Amino acid sequence: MGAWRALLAASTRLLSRLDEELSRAHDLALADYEVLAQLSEAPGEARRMADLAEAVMLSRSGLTRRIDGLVAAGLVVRQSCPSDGRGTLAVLTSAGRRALAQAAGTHVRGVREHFVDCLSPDQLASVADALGLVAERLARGRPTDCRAGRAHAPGQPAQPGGLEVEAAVVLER
Amino acid sequence: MGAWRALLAASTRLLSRLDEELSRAHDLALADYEVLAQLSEAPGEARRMADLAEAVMLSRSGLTRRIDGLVAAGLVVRQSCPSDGRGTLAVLTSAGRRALAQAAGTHVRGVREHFVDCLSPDQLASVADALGLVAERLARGRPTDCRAGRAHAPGQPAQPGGLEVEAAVVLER
DNA sequence: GCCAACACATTGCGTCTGCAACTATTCCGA
DNA sequence: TCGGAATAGTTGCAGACGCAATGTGTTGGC
Repeated sequence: MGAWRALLAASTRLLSRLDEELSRAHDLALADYEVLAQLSEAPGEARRMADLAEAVMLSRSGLTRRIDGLVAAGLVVRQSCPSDGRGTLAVLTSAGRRALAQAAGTHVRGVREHFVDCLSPDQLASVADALGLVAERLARGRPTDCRAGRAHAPGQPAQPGGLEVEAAVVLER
Repeated sequence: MGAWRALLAASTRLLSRLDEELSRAHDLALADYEVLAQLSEAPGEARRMADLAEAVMLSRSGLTRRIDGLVAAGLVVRQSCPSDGRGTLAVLTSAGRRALAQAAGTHVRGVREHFVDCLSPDQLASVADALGLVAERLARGRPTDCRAGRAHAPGQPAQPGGLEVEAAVVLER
């Protein structure tokens, strides 16, 4: 349970810090950066909207609006998909490539400073392995309708540690 | 850099999954749960707004509105702070305690299922250590005005791996 | 070939969040 | 003791996001 709290705290704070640094230095949101980075790694620097949404972990509507912004900024263009008339491709422009190249320095430096440099190489590898596993399992596991929610016996009135840790103890095998 | 992506993916997916399960089973947002859990662990089941905001990683205005919701739901009451007329205490009600007790089962089970059970005890401990360190460093490090952003030399036109990884290589010592 | 089921992307709407501005209260130096 | 600076919490406003509904295009059974 402590590990979960550490994960929550580290990711939340890291996210807001990196976003702040990137926004301040290059007027580019971290989410925009992620989109540009995904495009730059794709063959032809182009990806289908749905693929891209999955890759950057946004809903389709969320990606639509984010691409709107990048198109307005001239960093991306939309292009209808040749092989499927329903599809739309998001394609990196040369301005987008330049913007990413500039921002990448700040971003990579931030990740190194606030994350990588705090850890030993062993720790880093272990974290990458472990969280990669967790992420993959969650990506596969489809939204089960999992509507559980059994209540548990009353227990002590309150106070001795908080109800969450109490519940954790109860569930402890 | 892979570790950072794994962290991002794992935290994002874990967050949305746990929130969905909790909302579905108990009609309670994960953020609300975090607030209730913090209160239940506090002496007197009460905390100052600013403290609580820091603990649950929300802005003060964000917490104000979230407490508004919890007060409307009868799970929390506001109480003016006896020792400081400016302050406000958020205090758990008995209904809040009950709601937390019910939700805790679902939440703890979800954390175990989607996170803890994917990992060996060693991995879990290592992740907790490492991310605890990262989170603590970020919590201390005040918002440095860190307005860096040096551009780097052009390099190859594009394509060979994406611009982000290219930048990572450039910064590699 | 044709129509129904399906898939892709977008838009309307509601919710959540943070920043900046504001009010109320406390603290501290003259 | 008094007045300005700092702090606590709330509110106006704008931006980001997801869900559900919509329009458009595709595919498979007949």
